[in-house]
Amino acid sequence: MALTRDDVVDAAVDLLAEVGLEGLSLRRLARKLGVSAPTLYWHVADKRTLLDHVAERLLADQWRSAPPLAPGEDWAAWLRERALSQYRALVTHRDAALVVAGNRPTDDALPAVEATMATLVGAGLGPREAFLTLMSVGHFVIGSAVEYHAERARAAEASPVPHGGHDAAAHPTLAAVATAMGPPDGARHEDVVRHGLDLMIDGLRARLADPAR
Amino acid sequence: MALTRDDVVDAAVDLLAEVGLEGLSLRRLARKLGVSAPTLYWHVADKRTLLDHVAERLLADQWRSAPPLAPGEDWAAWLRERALSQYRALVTHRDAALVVAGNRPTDDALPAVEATMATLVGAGLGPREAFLTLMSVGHFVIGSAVEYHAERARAAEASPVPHGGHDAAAHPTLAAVATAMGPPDGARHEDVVRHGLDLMIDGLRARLADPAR
DNA sequence: CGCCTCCTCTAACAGCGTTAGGGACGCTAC
DNA sequence: GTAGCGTCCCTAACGCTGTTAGAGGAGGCG
Repeated sequence: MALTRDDVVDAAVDLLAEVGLEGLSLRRLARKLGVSAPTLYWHVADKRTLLDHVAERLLADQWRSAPPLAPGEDWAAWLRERALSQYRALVTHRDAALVVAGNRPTDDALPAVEATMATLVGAGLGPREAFLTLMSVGHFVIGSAVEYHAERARAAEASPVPHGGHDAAAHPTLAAVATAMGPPDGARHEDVVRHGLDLMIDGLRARLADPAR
Repeated sequence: MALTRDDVVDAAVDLLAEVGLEGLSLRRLARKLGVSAPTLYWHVADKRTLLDHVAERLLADQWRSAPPLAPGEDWAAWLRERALSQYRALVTHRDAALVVAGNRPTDDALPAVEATMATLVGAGLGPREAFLTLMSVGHFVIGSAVEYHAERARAAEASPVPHGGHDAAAHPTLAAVATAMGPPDGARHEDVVRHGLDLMIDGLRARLADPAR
Protein backbone atom coordinates (compact mmCIF):
# COMPACT_ATOMS: atom_id res chain seq x y z
CA MET A 1 0.00 0.00 0.00
CA ALA A 2 1.29 3.40 -0.90
CA LEU A 3 2.13 5.92 1.76
CA THR A 4 -0.49 8.57 2.48
CA ARG A 5 -0.05 11.98 3.99
CA ASP A 6 -1.88 10.85 7.08
CA ASP A 7 0.72 8.13 7.54
CA VAL A 8 3.44 10.74 7.38
CA VAL A 9 1.72 13.00 9.89
CA ASP A 10 1.05 10.07 12.22
CA ALA A 11 4.69 9.04 12.13
CA ALA A 12 5.75 12.65 12.69
CA VAL A 13 3.60 12.86 15.81
CA ASP A 14 5.15 9.66 17.12
CA LEU A 15 8.64 10.78 16.29
CA LEU A 16 8.03 14.13 17.95
CA ALA A 17 7.08 12.33 21.13
CA GLU A 18 10.20 10.18 20.92
CA VAL A 19 12.92 12.67 20.09
CA GLY A 20 11.45 16.15 20.49
CA LEU A 21 11.23 18.97 18.03
CA GLU A 22 14.98 19.32 17.59
CA GLY A 23 15.36 15.64 16.84
CA LEU A 24 12.55 15.56 14.30
CA SER A 25 14.35 15.53 10.97
CA LEU A 26 12.92 14.56 7.63
CA ARG A 27 15.58 11.94 7.13
CA ARG A 28 14.81 10.33 10.44
CA LEU A 29 11.10 10.47 9.76
CA ALA A 30 11.67 8.87 6.36
CA ARG A 31 13.79 6.11 7.90
CA LYS A 32 10.99 5.39 10.36
CA LEU A 33 8.60 5.07 7.43
CA GLY A 34 10.96 2.93 5.37
CA VAL A 35 11.34 5.43 2.54
CA SER A 36 13.98 7.89 1.47
CA ALA A 37 13.90 11.47 2.66
CA PRO A 38 12.97 13.26 -0.56
CA THR A 39 10.00 10.97 -0.91
CA LEU A 40 8.33 12.93 1.87
CA TYR A 41 8.21 15.93 -0.42
CA TRP A 42 5.69 14.15 -2.53
CA HIS A 43 3.27 14.02 0.40
CA VAL A 44 4.13 17.28 2.10
CA ALA A 45 5.17 20.62 0.66
CA ASP A 46 7.57 21.58 3.38
CA LYS A 47 8.80 20.74 6.81
CA ARG A 48 6.98 23.81 8.02
CA THR A 49 3.63 22.70 6.62
CA LEU A 50 4.27 19.21 7.93
CA LEU A 51 4.46 20.80 11.37
CA ASP A 52 1.21 22.63 10.61
CA HIS A 53 -0.43 19.27 10.07
CA VAL A 54 1.17 17.87 13.21
CA ALA A 55 -0.14 20.79 15.25
CA GLU A 56 -3.60 20.26 13.85
CA ARG A 57 -3.44 16.59 14.72
CA LEU A 58 -2.25 17.30 18.24
CA LEU A 59 -5.22 19.52 18.99
CA ALA A 60 -7.81 17.69 16.94
CA ASP A 61 -8.82 15.20 19.62
CA GLN A 62 -8.95 17.93 22.20
CA TRP A 63 -11.28 20.05 20.07
CA ARG A 64 -13.55 17.20 19.19
CA SER A 65 -13.87 15.64 22.60
CA ALA A 66 -14.77 18.95 24.21
CA PRO A 67 -18.33 18.72 25.49
CA PRO A 68 -20.56 21.75 25.02
CA LEU A 69 -21.78 23.57 28.07
CA ALA A 70 -24.45 21.42 29.71
CA PRO A 71 -27.64 23.24 30.66
CA GLY A 72 -27.38 24.39 34.22
CA GLU A 73 -23.64 23.88 34.30
CA ASP A 74 -21.44 26.66 35.55
CA TRP A 75 -19.81 28.38 32.58
CA ALA A 76 -16.74 29.21 34.66
CA ALA A 77 -16.07 25.61 35.58
CA TRP A 78 -16.64 24.63 31.96
CA LEU A 79 -14.19 27.22 30.65
CA ARG A 80 -11.65 26.24 33.25
CA GLU A 81 -11.92 22.57 32.37
CA ARG A 82 -11.59 23.27 28.68
CA ALA A 83 -8.48 25.34 29.17
CA LEU A 84 -6.99 22.76 31.48
CA SER A 85 -7.57 19.91 29.09
CA GLN A 86 -6.03 21.92 26.29
CA TYR A 87 -3.02 22.53 28.52
CA ARG A 88 -2.77 18.83 29.25
CA ALA A 89 -2.95 18.02 25.56
CA LEU A 90 -0.07 20.39 24.90
CA VAL A 91 1.95 19.06 27.79
CA THR A 92 1.58 15.33 27.22
CA HIS A 93 3.16 15.52 23.78
CA ARG A 94 6.76 16.55 23.85
CA ASP A 95 7.35 20.04 22.41
CA ALA A 96 3.73 20.20 21.28
CA ALA A 97 3.40 23.75 22.56
CA LEU A 98 6.22 25.04 20.38
CA VAL A 99 4.81 23.31 17.34
CA VAL A 100 1.33 24.65 17.94
CA ALA A 101 2.51 28.14 18.80
CA GLY A 102 4.45 28.56 15.60
CA ASN A 103 1.69 27.52 13.26
CA ARG A 104 -1.29 29.09 11.63
CA PRO A 105 -4.68 28.13 12.98
CA THR A 106 -6.59 25.90 10.64
CA ASP A 107 -10.15 26.67 9.65
CA ASP A 108 -11.25 23.50 11.40
CA ALA A 109 -10.72 25.29 14.69
CA LEU A 110 -13.29 27.96 13.90
CA PRO A 111 -16.40 26.06 15.03
CA ALA A 112 -14.83 25.37 18.40
CA VAL A 113 -13.90 29.02 18.79
CA GLU A 114 -17.41 30.02 17.82
CA ALA A 115 -18.93 27.63 20.35
CA THR A 116 -16.71 28.78 23.18
CA MET A 117 -17.34 32.40 22.46
CA ALA A 118 -21.07 31.88 22.14
CA THR A 119 -21.01 30.31 25.59
CA LEU A 120 -19.23 33.30 27.07
CA VAL A 121 -21.61 35.71 25.40
CA GLY A 122 -24.48 33.64 26.75
CA ALA A 123 -23.01 34.09 30.21
CA GLY A 124 -23.31 37.83 29.86
CA LEU A 125 -20.07 39.06 28.31
CA GLY A 126 -20.01 41.42 25.35
CA PRO A 127 -18.66 39.98 22.09
CA ARG A 128 -15.49 42.02 22.32
CA GLU A 129 -14.91 41.01 25.91
CA ALA A 130 -15.56 37.36 25.09
CA PHE A 131 -13.07 37.44 22.26
CA LEU A 132 -10.36 39.12 24.32
CA THR A 133 -10.97 36.66 27.12
CA LEU A 134 -10.70 33.68 24.83
CA MET A 135 -7.46 34.99 23.37
CA SER A 136 -6.11 35.72 26.84
CA VAL A 137 -6.86 32.23 28.07
CA GLY A 138 -5.30 30.80 24.92
CA HIS A 139 -2.13 32.84 25.34
CA PHE A 140 -1.89 31.82 28.96
CA VAL A 141 -2.27 28.14 28.15
CA ILE A 142 0.29 28.31 25.34
CA GLY A 143 2.75 30.22 27.50
CA SER A 144 2.36 27.77 30.34
CA ALA A 145 2.92 24.81 28.05
CA VAL A 146 5.93 26.41 26.38
CA GLU A 147 7.50 27.08 29.76
CA TYR A 148 6.71 23.56 30.88
CA HIS A 149 8.58 22.05 27.97
CA ALA A 150 11.44 24.51 28.30
CA GLU A 151 11.91 23.66 31.95
CA ARG A 152 11.64 19.98 31.19
CA ALA A 153 14.36 20.24 28.56
CA ARG A 154 16.50 22.12 31.04
CA ALA A 155 16.03 19.48 33.72
CA ALA A 156 17.23 16.82 31.30
CA GLU A 157 20.68 18.38 31.38
CA ALA A 158 22.80 18.35 34.47
CA SER A 159 21.66 21.20 36.66
CA PRO A 160 24.78 23.24 37.43
CA VAL A 161 23.25 24.96 40.45
CA PRO A 162 22.03 22.62 43.19
CA HIS A 163 19.15 25.05 43.68
CA GLY A 164 19.19 24.86 47.42
CA GLY A 165 18.57 27.79 49.69
CA HIS A 166 21.56 29.41 48.08
CA ASP A 167 20.85 32.88 49.30
CA ALA A 168 17.99 32.68 51.73
CA ALA A 169 19.16 35.78 53.51
CA ALA A 170 19.25 37.89 50.37
CA HIS A 171 15.88 36.64 49.13
CA PRO A 172 13.65 36.11 52.16
CA THR A 173 10.39 36.02 50.23
CA LEU A 174 11.70 33.40 47.83
CA ALA A 175 12.90 31.36 50.77
CA ALA A 176 9.47 31.60 52.33
CA VAL A 177 7.97 30.26 49.14
CA ALA A 178 10.40 27.38 49.07
CA THR A 179 9.43 26.31 52.56
CA ALA A 180 5.73 26.96 51.96
CA MET A 181 5.56 24.95 48.76
CA GLY A 182 7.91 22.10 49.42
CA PRO A 183 10.19 20.59 46.79
CA PRO A 184 9.34 21.39 43.17
CA ASP A 185 7.60 18.24 42.07
CA GLY A 186 5.81 17.56 38.84
CA ALA A 187 2.35 18.74 39.82
CA ARG A 188 3.55 22.27 40.49
CA HIS A 189 3.21 23.30 36.87
CA GLU A 190 -0.46 22.53 36.79
CA ASP A 191 -0.87 24.42 40.05
CA VAL A 192 0.32 27.53 38.25
CA VAL A 193 -2.08 26.95 35.37
CA ARG A 194 -4.97 26.39 37.74
CA HIS A 195 -4.09 29.48 39.71
CA GLY A 196 -3.86 31.68 36.63
CA LEU A 197 -7.14 30.38 35.25
CA ASP A 198 -8.83 30.95 38.60
CA LEU A 199 -7.57 34.50 38.68
CA MET A 200 -8.96 35.22 35.23
CA ILE A 201 -12.26 33.56 36.03
CA ASP A 202 -12.59 35.44 39.29
CA GLY A 203 -11.89 38.60 37.35
CA LEU A 204 -14.63 37.72 34.89
CA ARG A 205 -17.04 37.01 37.72
CA ALA A 206 -16.31 40.37 39.31
CA ARG A 207 -16.89 42.01 35.96
CA LEU A 208 -20.20 40.27 35.45
CA ALA A 209 -21.36 41.12 38.97
CA ASP A 210 -20.56 44.78 38.44
CA PRO A 211 -20.93 45.59 34.74
CA ALA A 212 -20.09 49.24 35.34
CA ARG A 213 -16.39 48.45 35.27
CA MET B 1 41.22 45.09 20.12
CA ALA B 2 40.32 41.50 20.84
CA LEU B 3 36.78 40.34 20.69
CA THR B 4 34.95 40.04 23.99
CA ARG B 5 31.97 37.92 24.85
CA ASP B 6 29.87 41.04 25.18
CA ASP B 7 30.71 41.91 21.59
CA VAL B 8 29.51 38.50 20.51
CA VAL B 9 26.27 38.80 22.43
CA ASP B 10 25.70 42.32 21.12
CA ALA B 11 26.17 41.17 17.56
CA ALA B 12 23.89 38.19 18.18
CA VAL B 13 21.13 40.49 19.42
CA ASP B 14 21.50 42.64 16.33
CA LEU B 15 21.56 39.64 14.04
CA LEU B 16 18.49 38.21 15.73
CA ALA B 17 16.64 41.44 14.99
CA GLU B 18 17.77 41.32 11.37
CA VAL B 19 17.17 37.72 10.38
CA GLY B 20 15.16 36.11 13.16
CA LEU B 21 15.92 33.04 15.20
CA GLU B 22 16.01 30.66 12.27
CA GLY B 23 18.49 32.85 10.42
CA LEU B 24 20.82 33.25 13.36
CA SER B 25 23.69 30.89 12.60
CA LEU B 26 27.12 30.88 14.15
CA ARG B 27 28.76 31.20 10.75
CA ARG B 28 26.71 34.24 9.89
CA LEU B 29 27.35 35.76 13.28
CA ALA B 30 31.06 35.16 12.85
CA ARG B 31 31.03 36.77 9.41
CA LYS B 32 29.34 39.81 10.88
CA LEU B 33 32.10 40.02 13.47
CA GLY B 34 34.87 39.46 10.95
CA VAL B 35 36.09 36.19 12.44
CA SER B 36 35.74 32.55 11.58
CA ALA B 37 32.94 30.46 13.01
CA PRO B 38 34.90 28.23 15.39
CA THR B 39 36.42 31.32 16.94
CA LEU B 40 33.09 31.97 18.61
CA TYR B 41 33.62 28.82 20.65
CA TRP B 42 36.43 30.57 22.44
CA HIS B 43 34.00 33.16 23.77
CA VAL B 44 30.90 31.02 24.16
CA ALA B 45 30.49 27.40 25.15
CA ASP B 46 27.59 26.60 22.90
CA LYS B 47 24.97 28.07 20.66
CA ARG B 48 22.50 27.25 23.35
CA THR B 49 24.34 29.21 26.04
CA LEU B 50 24.88 32.03 23.58
CA LEU B 51 21.09 32.24 23.35
CA ASP B 52 20.96 32.22 27.15
CA HIS B 53 23.12 35.31 27.14
CA VAL B 54 21.03 36.88 24.40
CA ALA B 55 17.88 36.28 26.42
CA GLU B 56 19.49 37.82 29.45
CA ARG B 57 20.52 40.85 27.44
CA LEU B 58 17.04 41.25 25.98
CA LEU B 59 15.46 41.42 29.40
CA ALA B 60 18.27 43.18 31.22
CA ASP B 61 17.17 46.73 30.48
CA GLN B 62 13.62 45.85 31.37
CA TRP B 63 14.63 44.44 34.74
CA ARG B 64 16.90 47.29 35.60
CA SER B 65 14.66 50.13 34.55
CA ALA B 66 11.74 48.76 36.54
CA PRO B 67 10.97 51.16 39.34
CA PRO B 68 10.08 49.69 42.72
CA LEU B 69 6.62 50.24 44.04
CA ALA B 70 6.38 53.88 45.12
CA PRO B 71 4.86 54.44 48.56
CA GLY B 72 1.18 55.05 48.19
CA GLU B 73 1.15 53.67 44.64
CA ASP B 74 -1.41 51.07 43.71
CA TRP B 75 0.28 47.67 43.60
CA ALA B 76 -2.11 46.49 40.90
CA ALA B 77 -1.24 49.29 38.54
CA TRP B 78 2.42 48.71 39.28
CA LEU B 79 2.19 44.99 38.51
CA ARG B 80 0.23 45.69 35.36
CA GLU B 81 2.76 48.19 34.14
CA ARG B 82 5.67 45.86 34.85
CA ALA B 83 4.06 43.02 32.96
CA LEU B 84 3.17 45.28 30.06
CA SER B 85 6.68 46.66 29.74
CA GLN B 86 8.07 43.13 29.82
CA TYR B 87 5.66 42.22 27.05
CA ARG B 88 6.79 45.21 25.03
CA ALA B 89 10.42 44.27 25.54
CA LEU B 90 9.68 40.78 24.20
CA VAL B 91 7.69 42.10 21.28
CA THR B 92 10.05 44.78 20.03
CA HIS B 93 12.87 42.31 19.38
CA ARG B 94 12.15 39.76 16.72
CA ASP B 95 11.72 36.23 18.08
CA ALA B 96 12.75 37.43 21.52
CA ALA B 97 9.94 35.50 23.18
CA LEU B 98 11.08 32.18 21.76
CA VAL B 99 14.64 32.82 22.84
CA VAL B 100 13.61 33.81 26.33
CA ALA B 101 11.14 30.97 26.69
CA GLY B 102 13.66 28.31 25.82
CA ASN B 103 16.34 29.39 28.23
CA ARG B 104 17.14 28.92 31.85
CA PRO B 105 16.68 31.93 34.08
CA THR B 106 19.94 33.46 35.10
CA ASP B 107 20.69 34.19 38.74
CA ASP B 108 20.71 37.88 37.93
CA ALA B 109 16.96 37.72 37.61
CA LEU B 110 16.50 36.55 41.19
CA PRO B 111 16.59 39.98 42.85
CA ALA B 112 13.87 41.25 40.54
CA VAL B 113 11.73 38.21 41.27
CA GLU B 114 12.30 38.70 44.96
CA ALA B 115 11.35 42.37 44.76
CA THR B 116 8.17 41.69 42.82
CA MET B 117 7.10 38.93 45.12
CA ALA B 118 7.86 40.96 48.21
CA THR B 119 5.60 43.66 46.82
CA LEU B 120 2.76 41.20 46.31
CA VAL B 121 3.22 39.78 49.79
CA GLY B 122 3.19 43.32 51.12
CA ALA B 123 -0.14 43.81 49.39
CA GLY B 124 -1.59 40.98 51.42
CA LEU B 125 -1.02 37.79 49.41
CA GLY B 126 0.46 34.69 50.94
CA PRO B 127 3.91 33.65 49.71
CA ARG B 128 2.51 30.69 47.81
CA GLU B 129 -0.18 32.80 46.20
CA ALA B 130 2.32 35.50 45.30
CA PHE B 131 4.59 32.97 43.67
CA LEU B 132 1.82 31.34 41.67
CA THR B 133 0.59 34.74 40.59
CA LEU B 134 4.01 35.84 39.45
CA MET B 135 4.44 32.64 37.45
CA SER B 136 0.97 33.00 35.95
CA VAL B 137 1.63 36.54 34.82
CA GLY B 138 4.97 35.47 33.40
CA HIS B 139 3.43 32.60 31.46
CA PHE B 140 0.73 34.87 30.13
CA VAL B 141 3.25 37.46 28.97
CA ILE B 142 5.47 34.85 27.34
CA GLY B 143 2.54 33.20 25.64
CA SER B 144 1.24 36.49 24.33
CA ALA B 145 4.65 37.42 22.96
CA VAL B 146 5.16 34.01 21.38
CA GLU B 147 1.81 34.25 19.64
CA TYR B 148 2.58 37.79 18.56
CA HIS B 149 5.77 36.72 16.82
CA ALA B 150 4.14 33.63 15.34
CA GLU B 151 1.33 35.67 13.85
CA ARG B 152 3.81 38.22 12.59
CA ALA B 153 5.84 35.54 10.84
CA ARG B 154 2.65 34.19 9.34
CA ALA B 155 1.63 37.61 8.05
CA ALA B 156 4.97 37.90 6.28
CA GLU B 157 3.96 35.06 3.99
CA ALA B 158 1.15 35.40 1.53
CA SER B 159 -2.12 34.88 3.36
CA PRO B 160 -4.02 32.17 1.47
CA VAL B 161 -7.39 33.03 2.97
CA PRO B 162 -8.57 36.62 2.45
CA HIS B 163 -10.07 36.45 5.93
CA GLY B 164 -13.26 38.23 5.07
CA GLY B 165 -16.64 37.43 6.56
CA HIS B 166 -16.21 34.04 5.01
CA ASP B 167 -18.92 32.32 6.99
CA ALA B 168 -20.80 34.92 8.95
CA ALA B 169 -23.91 32.79 8.98
CA ALA B 170 -22.18 29.75 10.39
CA HIS B 171 -20.30 31.74 13.03
CA PRO B 172 -22.56 34.54 14.21
CA THR B 173 -20.65 35.30 17.38
CA LEU B 174 -17.37 35.60 15.51
CA ALA B 175 -19.06 37.89 13.01
CA ALA B 176 -20.35 40.04 15.86
CA VAL B 177 -16.82 40.34 17.16
CA ALA B 178 -15.53 41.35 13.76
CA THR B 179 -18.02 44.19 13.50
CA ALA B 180 -17.57 45.18 17.14
CA MET B 181 -13.78 45.35 16.96
CA GLY B 182 -13.14 46.66 13.49
CA PRO B 183 -10.27 45.54 11.30
CA PRO B 184 -7.43 43.70 13.04
CA ASP B 185 -4.81 46.40 13.31
CA GLY B 186 -1.51 46.31 15.16
CA ALA B 187 -2.71 47.54 18.54
CA ARG B 188 -5.08 44.61 18.97
CA HIS B 189 -2.39 42.40 20.40
CA GLU B 190 -1.73 44.70 23.28
CA ASP B 191 -5.46 44.91 23.87
CA VAL B 192 -5.46 41.20 24.57
CA VAL B 193 -2.52 41.51 26.92
CA ARG B 194 -4.14 44.38 28.77
CA HIS B 195 -7.40 42.49 29.03
CA GLY B 196 -5.78 39.35 30.38
CA LEU B 197 -3.75 41.29 32.91
CA ASP B 198 -6.85 43.17 34.03
CA LEU B 199 -8.71 39.90 34.50
CA MET B 200 -5.93 38.49 36.67
CA ILE B 201 -5.65 41.68 38.68
CA ASP B 202 -9.39 41.85 39.22
CA GLY B 203 -9.23 38.27 40.37
CA LEU B 204 -6.48 39.15 42.83
CA ARG B 205 -8.48 42.10 44.12
CA ALA B 206 -11.52 39.91 44.68
CA ARG B 207 -9.33 37.45 46.53
CA LEU B 208 -7.83 40.13 48.75
CA ALA B 209 -11.24 41.61 49.51
CA ASP B 210 -12.56 38.20 50.52
CA PRO B 211 -9.68 36.10 51.90
CA ALA B 212 -12.02 33.22 52.72
CA ARG B 213 -11.87 31.98 49.17
C1' DC C 1 1.13 -0.67 -27.39
C1' DG C 2 1.65 4.08 -25.67
C1' DC C 3 0.50 7.53 -22.52
C1' DC C 4 -0.30 9.51 -18.09
C1' DT C 5 -0.45 9.90 -13.08
C1' DC C 6 1.18 8.35 -9.02
C1' DC C 7 4.95 7.26 -6.01
C1' DT C 8 9.65 6.43 -5.02
C1' DC C 9 14.47 6.57 -5.88
C1' DT C 10 19.71 8.34 -6.16
C1' DA C 11 22.75 12.26 -6.34
C1' DA C 12 23.76 16.46 -5.05
C1' DC C 13 23.89 21.46 -3.03
C1' DA C 14 24.56 24.70 0.43
C1' DG C 15 24.34 25.33 4.98
C1' DC C 16 24.34 23.90 9.93
C1' DG C 17 26.70 23.04 14.97
C1' DT C 18 30.72 21.33 16.57
C1' DT C 19 35.55 19.26 17.29
C1' DA C 20 40.59 18.68 16.45
C1' DG C 21 44.65 20.67 16.13
C1' DG C 22 47.79 24.30 15.19
C1' DG C 23 49.86 29.02 15.03
C1' DA C 24 50.74 33.81 16.25
C1' DC C 25 50.86 37.37 19.88
C1' DG C 26 52.18 39.25 24.47
C1' DC C 27 53.26 38.70 29.42
C1' DT C 28 56.07 36.68 33.11
C1' DA C 29 59.90 34.14 35.14
C1' DC C 30 64.25 32.42 35.23
C1' DG D 1 67.39 36.48 26.27
C1' DT D 2 64.66 32.98 26.09
C1' DA D 3 61.54 29.51 27.60
C1' DG D 4 56.96 28.90 28.91
C1' DC D 5 52.20 30.01 29.19
C1' DG D 6 47.68 31.87 28.51
C1' DT D 7 44.97 34.26 25.01
C1' DC D 8 42.83 34.60 20.72
C1' DC D 9 42.27 33.23 16.21
C1' DC D 10 42.81 30.11 12.22
C1' DT D 11 41.96 25.96 8.62
C1' DA D 12 40.12 21.40 7.90
C1' DA D 13 36.91 18.31 8.66
C1' DC D 14 32.78 15.32 10.50
C1' DG D 15 28.09 14.23 10.28
C1' DC D 16 24.06 16.25 10.12
C1' DT D 17 20.18 19.33 8.08
C1' DG D 18 16.27 20.96 4.48
C1' DT D 19 15.65 20.93 -0.18
C1' DT D 20 15.98 20.40 -5.44
C1' DA D 21 16.83 17.99 -9.92
C1' DG D 22 15.94 14.38 -12.48
C1' DA D 23 15.25 9.60 -13.44
C1' DG D 24 12.45 5.36 -13.21
C1' DG D 25 9.10 1.74 -12.03
C1' DA D 26 4.02 0.39 -11.32
C1' DG D 27 -0.73 0.53 -12.58
C1' DG D 28 -4.86 2.28 -15.16
C1' DC D 29 -6.80 3.72 -19.57
C1' DG D 30 -7.12 4.98 -24.59
